[in-house]
Amino acid sequence: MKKTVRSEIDGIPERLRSFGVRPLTHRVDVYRYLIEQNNHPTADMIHNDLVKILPSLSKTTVYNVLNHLCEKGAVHRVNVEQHEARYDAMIHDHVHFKCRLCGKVYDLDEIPFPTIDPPTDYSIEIVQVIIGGICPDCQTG
Amino acid sequence: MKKTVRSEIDGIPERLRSFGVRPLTHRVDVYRYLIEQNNHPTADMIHNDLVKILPSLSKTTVYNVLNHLCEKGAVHRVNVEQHEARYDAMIHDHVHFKCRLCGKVYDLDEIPFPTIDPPTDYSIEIVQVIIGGICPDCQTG
DNA sequence: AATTAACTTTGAAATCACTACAAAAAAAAG
DNA sequence: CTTTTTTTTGTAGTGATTTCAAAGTTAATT
Repeated sequence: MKKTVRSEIDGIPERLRSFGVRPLTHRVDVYRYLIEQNNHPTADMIHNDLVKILPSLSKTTVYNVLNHLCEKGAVHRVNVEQHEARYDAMIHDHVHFKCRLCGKVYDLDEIPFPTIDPPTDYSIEIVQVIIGGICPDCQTG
Repeated sequence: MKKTVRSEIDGIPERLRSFGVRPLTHRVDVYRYLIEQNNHPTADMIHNDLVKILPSLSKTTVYNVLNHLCEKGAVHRVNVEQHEARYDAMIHDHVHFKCRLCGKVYDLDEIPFPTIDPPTDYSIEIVQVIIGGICPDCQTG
């Protein structure tokens, strides 16, 4: 009986290949983590969690993989704050909400993404919409 | 004849007071710089320019002043990139455009700011809209 | 004006995210 | 299976921002 590893059944390698990314093990691990957690983690959070399962994983590799995934367009970097980059595997246009109290970043998939029409002599590549405020969990009263 | 200093005629101290900011000299200097340049500078750019006129100005003071102005709402921090914070004294809602080639940040005052309606259990404090792309000056052809 | 209290400024040192680099390891090509 | 290319790793470096404590200013009170 043939041994089946997880990456063969969850389709992650194929998704990476569709972005022109060779599905090496650490790339698959980081990408799967981003998709499953859907948490907009920092590079540090990713490393902290994955190193428990992959003790040899270095932080440099996490940065390398994230930079590669961003270059290939498989992952987006979200600039919700000035010090730390956060990463998002949901690459369709959607509004981000950052809670000032708990710090969590939400995908607001349920509301429409605004249409922005800059003057024609500007050419758009990406549009980021980030709301800052208080999330439902942190409301008082 | 009474000596008149610049800050008495340009109304900067009053504008600062209206935000609950005591108009100390360095605060006035940094705030006036932001308003006059309207350039979305980094803390480093501000210090570099102002230290020519105010040789004793330390970089720490620039950071202190910027943090204070942001806390009081007189100035907004714009997160156009993950490494450096940029500062903007134009605090009305407007779209920002960051050119990938020359790095300049433009205020797109001429286009409408989108209306974003998050689910009612989220409370909005600020909305940032940042477009990435190529500016008119950097277009080829 | 003199005294005291509160706030600011300063510069050096520390912090923290991220990058550069070069050697070791792994994967792909021949 | 050998060679070439690509990845991984750890260490050391970089650069923006913060911390800290001493010195300097400003404001509040006699």
